[in-house]
Amino acid sequence: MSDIKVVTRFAPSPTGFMHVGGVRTALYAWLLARKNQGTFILRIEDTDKEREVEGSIEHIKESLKWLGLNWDDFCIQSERLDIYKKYADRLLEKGFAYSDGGALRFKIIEKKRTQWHDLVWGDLSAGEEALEDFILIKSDGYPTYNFAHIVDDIEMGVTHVVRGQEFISSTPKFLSVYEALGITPPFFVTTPPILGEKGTKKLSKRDGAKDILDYKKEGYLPETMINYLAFLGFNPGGEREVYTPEELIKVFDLSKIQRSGAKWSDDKLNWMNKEHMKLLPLKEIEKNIFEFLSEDMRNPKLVPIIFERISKWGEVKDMVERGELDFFFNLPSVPKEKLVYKNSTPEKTTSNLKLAVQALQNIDEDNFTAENVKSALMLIAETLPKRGELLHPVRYALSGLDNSPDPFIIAYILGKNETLSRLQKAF
RNA sequence: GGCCCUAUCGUCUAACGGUUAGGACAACGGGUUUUCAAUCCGUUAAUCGCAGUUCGAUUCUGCGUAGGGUCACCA
Repeated sequence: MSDIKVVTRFAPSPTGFMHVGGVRTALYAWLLARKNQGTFILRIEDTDKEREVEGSIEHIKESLKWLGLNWDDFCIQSERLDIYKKYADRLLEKGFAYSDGGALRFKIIEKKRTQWHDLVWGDLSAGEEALEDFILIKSDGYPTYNFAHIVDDIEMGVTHVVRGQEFISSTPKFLSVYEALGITPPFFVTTPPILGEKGTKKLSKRDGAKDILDYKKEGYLPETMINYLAFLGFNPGGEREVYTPEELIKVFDLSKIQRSGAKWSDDKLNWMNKEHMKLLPLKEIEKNIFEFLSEDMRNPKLVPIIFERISKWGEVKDMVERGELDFFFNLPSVPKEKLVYKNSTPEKTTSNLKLAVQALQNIDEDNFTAENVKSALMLIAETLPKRGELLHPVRYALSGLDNSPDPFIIAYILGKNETLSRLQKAF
């Protein structure tokens, strides 16, 4: 493998959006090409004009671009009909094809058992019943997949055919075409299926498989999708699981691709996304979070408390919708009884709040950081039977929420004036 | 149904015939804490079944079972 130039391709038909199964096939082909400094081709297989969906090609390109799966060459099968014709004529001349009701059919000369090797599945074989005369060129003039992909792979010098396991059964047919043409077939790299989260069925569009670009909309990182998808059916060994695309290229190894189907797990995907989010520089994190916030909410001070509560950018929107950030922008309503910590009393609560105000007044506006607020408040809190007798009312007075970030960071975000104002309103 | 293929914790997986069968996600419990989040520590949990080969099988073989793929003028 080291002495040949590796050429791989991703060959989708433009029948709609790309889902994760297609993406992973593309990913493995891309990884293989990049690992070997080879070529990765994007080829649109649009020979079924009935099933074609307008806009699919752009959609596929956009998906691959988002994921960073850059291609070196691009072609569309419907623009290459003369080439298929040329190959068809050759088969016709040699007696390997015949006309049949306006179509051109491949003629199986010898029905025999077929054996071949797959780089993932090892040695495979199929009985002679797998071979039957099949259509090369349809009566509408377009070639079938069975024929067109072989011609293209030959013409483009594809060395490794990476595709899903649904093609294993027809491989004997493909091999007989190669044989008729007198051409050595490429290496076959067959990928395992991805199964739906609930059932055991192969993940399909009908089965609820999502458009890969939906994951973009929800705020997943492309490197997460690459990492997760690569590991759904592949594992380089070792215990590490978080890899950047570049690192993945280094450790990718065909022989370590799984053969059995793997179930999709949103839980693991979310965990992995958070891991990749943590790898990002703060600036980048801020930018992504702000995209889901209205302009008036884009306060950099808010970024840390939001970041630790999300596992994908889209959850920023959820936080906003649940009103979890409201108190930073609007005065919360604070029922007096909610201020009281556990077994404490309203009287103690009020006096503690007054102590807090006194302590915070002594901090300069310029030094009103979460750390300074914390040390000032802790000084008082430590003198009480329970720290909560001070910290809870302060937190509640500032947020008006049962669950919120800690009082120190809230005070810092609100600033000295607003903090003091809210505390004073509470007693 | 015929043909082809697959089979390790609930899930993703590791273990060139010899390991207390490892890791991660999830779940559960605990530490830290004023609540949530984050974080740290820990616990449960698997070799589909039956034979065979072998001193020894997760690993090799056969059968069964379960699951997947495919049997188009779709890809």
